[in-house]
Amino acid sequence: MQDARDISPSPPLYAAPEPDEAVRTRLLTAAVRVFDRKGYSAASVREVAEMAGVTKPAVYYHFGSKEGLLVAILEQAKREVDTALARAVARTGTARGRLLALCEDIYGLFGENVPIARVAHAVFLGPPDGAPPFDVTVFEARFRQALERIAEDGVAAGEFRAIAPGDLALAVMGILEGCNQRQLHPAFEPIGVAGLHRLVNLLLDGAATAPRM
Amino acid sequence: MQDARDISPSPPLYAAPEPDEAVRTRLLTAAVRVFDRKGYSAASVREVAEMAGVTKPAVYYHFGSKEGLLVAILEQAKREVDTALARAVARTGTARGRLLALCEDIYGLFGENVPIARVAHAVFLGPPDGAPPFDVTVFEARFRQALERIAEDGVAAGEFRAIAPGDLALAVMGILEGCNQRQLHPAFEPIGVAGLHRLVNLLLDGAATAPRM
DNA sequence: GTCTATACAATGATAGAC
DNA sequence: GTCTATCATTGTATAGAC
Repeated sequence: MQDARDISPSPPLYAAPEPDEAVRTRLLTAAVRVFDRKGYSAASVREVAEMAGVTKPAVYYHFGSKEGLLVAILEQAKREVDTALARAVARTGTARGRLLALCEDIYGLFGENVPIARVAHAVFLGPPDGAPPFDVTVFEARFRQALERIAEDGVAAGEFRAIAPGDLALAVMGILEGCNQRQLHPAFEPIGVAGLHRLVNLLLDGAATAPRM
Repeated sequence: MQDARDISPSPPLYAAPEPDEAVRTRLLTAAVRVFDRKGYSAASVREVAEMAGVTKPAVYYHFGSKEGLLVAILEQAKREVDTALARAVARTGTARGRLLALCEDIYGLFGENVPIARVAHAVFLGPPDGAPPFDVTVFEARFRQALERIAEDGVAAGEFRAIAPGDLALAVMGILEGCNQRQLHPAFEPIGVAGLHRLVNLLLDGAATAPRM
């Protein structure tokens, strides 16, 4: 914060003077709200502009097109997920603890950014034709890698049975995705962090009394 | 088939003469294809009509509106899920076997109706504003009820530990949902029935070597 | 950088002939 | 029941003033 003084002794001449971020930011938050409520293709640029307090041409000046607005939202979401994953992978402790912490991080990230998460979700599961030039599978791939890594560590340490790490990763992802859908969809009541913990622990400890039947 | 002779001695007078189902059916399958590819709101009635080999007014004659087309699709899907669930609940055997069979049924139903499943999915997770007058939560509610029932039976029979049946139901739903998303999304390769079995068994048997740490 | 004004295509839906 | 023709509306995007 106190680092935000206006310095940098020799700013490169080719660097354009900081454009006014106020309008850009207002447009982005407005776009998230409208895309979330109406859906991307049903949303209109006019409504986004009005909610941001500007007019339509401002949108095209800053983002080029309606699609550019969506891509900007997704890139911002990708940055946040990336930092959360990087922090989670570097964690130490038992495999169970790291698994729980990672799930909790992602769950919390979704919970704190419900509208953005819903928009990203809709694009991810949305129709292939209207899909923006943005690889939505990066979220899944990186999250799965992080989980597999932890699962491998757990197996190597003898904390987990000799299971396939990929299977455990998929199962955890399914459980977390279910919890996330329940905090994203207004018709459900959220499971909460405590519930998420119970479900992941259930997966780790098993439900059956005998290993097989 | 051979029962399709034109009889019924005293047809009620108020029953309208069977309308030609051919156009209705063609319109429905065309609508599923277009809604799936473009998304509901981006799809146009004209494209649906052209693909069905009729013109726009035919759509409005048979379904009243674009939304009526979507509702008809969802109602058809609901009927199929209902019959699959009814058949699954009536099954006998071990709780593990019934759980696996139910998951396999739903997974197979999704796999055999990928376009319809994608459309229903998109509506379910879609924007609240454009939502059709159709309660999409019935799918989730009935499926969860069926799972909880089996979980309770398993606990009562001593086959499962004294876990909360609701927790097991949620965990199974998450895992199945993950598998379904992987067979619905074109960017993934399907897990397959064998993979689904592995994941559910992993949940039942647990991943950890020691019950807690 | 942000506005007013507008071009231009496409949409959902309907009227009325047959 | 299905068509042709059409309406009113809304959409994205742009040109040019300031």
